Amino acid sequence: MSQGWRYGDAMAARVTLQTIADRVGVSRMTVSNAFSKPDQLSVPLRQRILAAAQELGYVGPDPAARALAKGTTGAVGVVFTHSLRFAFTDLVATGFLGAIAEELAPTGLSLTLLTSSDDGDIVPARDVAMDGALVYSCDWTSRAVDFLHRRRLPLVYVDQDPVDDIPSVNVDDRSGARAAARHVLDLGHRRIGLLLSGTHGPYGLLDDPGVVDGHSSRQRLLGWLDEFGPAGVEVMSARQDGTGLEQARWGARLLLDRPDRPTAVLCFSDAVAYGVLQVAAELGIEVPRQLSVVGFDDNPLATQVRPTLTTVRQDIAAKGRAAAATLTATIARAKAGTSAPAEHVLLPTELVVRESSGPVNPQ
Amino acid sequence: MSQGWRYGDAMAARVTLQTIADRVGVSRMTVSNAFSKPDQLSVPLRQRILAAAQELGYVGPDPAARALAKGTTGAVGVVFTHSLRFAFTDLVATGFLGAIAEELAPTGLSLTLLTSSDDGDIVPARDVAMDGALVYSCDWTSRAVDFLHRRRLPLVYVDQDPVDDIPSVNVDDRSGARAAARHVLDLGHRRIGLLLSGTHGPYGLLDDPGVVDGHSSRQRLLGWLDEFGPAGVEVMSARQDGTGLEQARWGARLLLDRPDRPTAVLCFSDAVAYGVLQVAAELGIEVPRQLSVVGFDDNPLATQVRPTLTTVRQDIAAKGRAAAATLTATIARAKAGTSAPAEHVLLPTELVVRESSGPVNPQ
DNA sequence: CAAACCTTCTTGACCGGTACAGAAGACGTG
DNA sequence: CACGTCTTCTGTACCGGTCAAGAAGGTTTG
Repeated sequence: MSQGWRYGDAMAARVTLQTIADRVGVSRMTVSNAFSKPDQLSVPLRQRILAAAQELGYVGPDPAARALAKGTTGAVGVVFTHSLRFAFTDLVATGFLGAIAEELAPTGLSLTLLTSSDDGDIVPARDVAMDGALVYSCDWTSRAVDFLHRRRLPLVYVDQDPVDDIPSVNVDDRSGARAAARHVLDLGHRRIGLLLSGTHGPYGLLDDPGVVDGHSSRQRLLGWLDEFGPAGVEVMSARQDGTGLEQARWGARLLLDRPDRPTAVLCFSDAVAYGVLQVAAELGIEVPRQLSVVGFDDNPLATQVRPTLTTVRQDIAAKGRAAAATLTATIARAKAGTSAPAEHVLLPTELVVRESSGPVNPQ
Repeated sequence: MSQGWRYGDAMAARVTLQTIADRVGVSRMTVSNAFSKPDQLSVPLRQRILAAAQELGYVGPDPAARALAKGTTGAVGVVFTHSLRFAFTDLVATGFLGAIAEELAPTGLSLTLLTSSDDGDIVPARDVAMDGALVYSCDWTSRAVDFLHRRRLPLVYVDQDPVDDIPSVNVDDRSGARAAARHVLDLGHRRIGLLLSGTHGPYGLLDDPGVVDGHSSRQRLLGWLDEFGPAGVEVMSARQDGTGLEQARWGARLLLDRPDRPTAVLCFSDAVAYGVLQVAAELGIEVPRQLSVVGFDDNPLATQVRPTLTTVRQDIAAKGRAAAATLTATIARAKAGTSAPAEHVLLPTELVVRESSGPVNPQ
C-alpha cells in the first residue's frame, strides 16, 4: 500500500527526469526512455533508473509536460448543451455515456465531461486539453462547438445534423417516427396529439418544423408529419419548455385537459410519455382504451410503467459504442495524418408495440 | 456560426502566439497577455491583436502548453473502483456525480472520469493531467490511488476509510445501519438476514467484518452488528459477488429459499433490497406480512417499488456537493501553499419507514 | 525641476518532457 | 583487419506557453 510519499513536504523540490538522471549518472533522455520506451535501453540500467525513481518518489513523466511534447493527452471530451446534471439524470444519456465509457476503457482514454457554457473565465471547449471530442445533442448555435472546430480537434457528431466533413453517428429518428405515426393511423386514430420537448422556441411548430431545436426532435417531428400530412388527420401539438417531468406533465395537460382531446399522443421520448401517462391517470382517462400513448427511445422506463409503453426503440448502447469507436478512429487518422471521407453512421430504429396503444374507441 | 476553419488543411503550419506577435509586430508575451491578462495592455493594441488572431484562426492559448507553464489544467478527476459503466448505471452513483457536476460548473472545472484500472499502457491515475481528484468508494488496495498520492495531487476521499491527512466526505453509515437494526428489533424480529454486496471475498463475514471491502459496506455491517450482537438475535448472512441485480437476486434466494428463513432482511442498498422484493414475490412470500425488508440509501427506486421501501436515507446530492466543495477548497489551498488540517465531513443518515417493514407475525 | 510612479511593453529563463540525429562500443563477416 | 550493423546511450532542438524583472515613456508630486 501507499508509502514513500508524505504530506507536509509539499514544498519539497520537484523531482523531474533530470533529478533522476543526475542521481544515476545518465542523460535525461535515457531516463525518459526508461519510462516511455523500455526497449531502448538495457535491462539492468533500466532497473537502476526505476529503482532510483522509486527512491526519489518519482511517479512517472508529468502528464502536462508529456501532453505538450507529444501532442497527446489521453483524454477525450463529451460536450452537452444541457447542464451536466442531465447527463446523469436522463436514462438515455446515462445509457449512452455508459456505453462510451465501456468502449473507451480498453483504449486507456479517459472521459472528460464538458458543458457548452461559454460564459465565465474558463471555457471548457476552448481551454481543456483533449485529443478529440464527442458533440452530443448540442445546440448547433453553440459557440463551444465552434471553438472545438477551430481547435481542429477530431470530432464526432452524435444526434446532431450531419455535416459533410464531420463523422457522425445518428439513429434513424425519422423512420422511427414514421413507424409510430403509421401505427396509430392503422389503429384508426384521426385526432392526434404531438408532444415535443425542447429548451425554447415558439409553439406553432407545425407551421415550421425547422424551428424545433435539436436534431432528434426535428427529425422525429418530421417523421410524424410525413405520415400525418398525407393522411389529412387532425394534429394538435404542445411543446414543453424543458426536459423535466414537470414540463412533460404541463405539456400533457395542455393536450388532454380539453373536450376535443386527441385519442392518441405521440411523444418525443419515453420520459415525456411517462408524464402523459401520469396526467391521463389523474384526469381519469384510461390508457389505452380512451387514449393511446406512444413514446420514443425504449428507455428502461418503458417496461417499468403500467401500462407498458409502446415506443420506438433505438439501441442506445450501440450508439455509444459506435460514437466511441468512430472517435478513436478519427483521432488515430488525424494523428497519422491520413485523411479519409468522414463516416456517417445511421443506426436503425424499430417500433415496439406494448400495452399503451390500442384501437380507437373499442366497445 | 462556424466559419473561418476548414478541414483538409490539417497540415497547415500551426498558429502560435509567436505567429501573431510577428504579424502585429509585438512581443510574444504581449499577445499572451492579450488573452490571459487583458488589463496588462492598452485596449486598442489588444483589439489589434485579437483581430489578427481571429484572422489567422488562432483560438486561444494551447491548453496543454498552458497547463505545463501554469501548473493548472482546469479539470478534476473522479476515480472509481468499479467499471465506469457503474458510474452511469447505479442511481446512487449518478446522483452523486450529477451533484458534483452541478457544484463544479460555476468554477469552470471539468470532470474527468477515471477507472482505477492499472493494467495496460495508460494508467489514467498516473497519466492523465488534472488538478485534483475525488476518490470515490475505491478499493483501497488499488495501485491507482497510490499513484494519485505519489503525484501529490489534492485528493478528497468519499465513502472511504478516512485517513488523517486526506480530507474526506462520508455519511454516517454506521449510525444509519444501527437505526435500521433497532427498527426491526423493535418490530419484534429475532431471525434476521443480512445482505451485503461486494466485489470479492469470503462469505463468513460475520466472523470478521474487517474483511468486507468498501468502507460503506463495512460500516453498515458494523452498525447492524452493534445492535444485533447485544440483543443476541439469530443472524444469517449472504453476500453476492458483484453489484448487479442478478447478484442481489442470487443472494436473496440464498437467504429466503429455506425453511428457517429470516423474518426480516437488512440490505446494503435499495438496489439489493429491490432484488429481495422480487425474489420474495416469486417465492410467494408476502412483504411485509411474512417478511420485512429494509434497504439503504433512499434511492429514487425506494418509492417506485411496491411495497415502498423502508430504508436509511443519505442525502446523496449533499454528499456530491460537499465532495466537490471540499475538493476545490483543497486545490485552492494547495495552490496557495497554505496548509490547514484536513477536513472530515460526516453527513447524517435518517431512517425512513415505509411499507416494506412491519411487525413480526401479525395475525 | 528632479524624484517617484504608473502604465505599457519587452527580455530571458523556465515549465518537464519528447523527437531525432548521431556517437561509442560490441559483434559478426568476408 | 577493415567494414557494415546493432544496440545503447547522448546532445540539442523543440513543444507553446507563463513568470518575474526591467526598460521606455508619460504623469503626478513635493
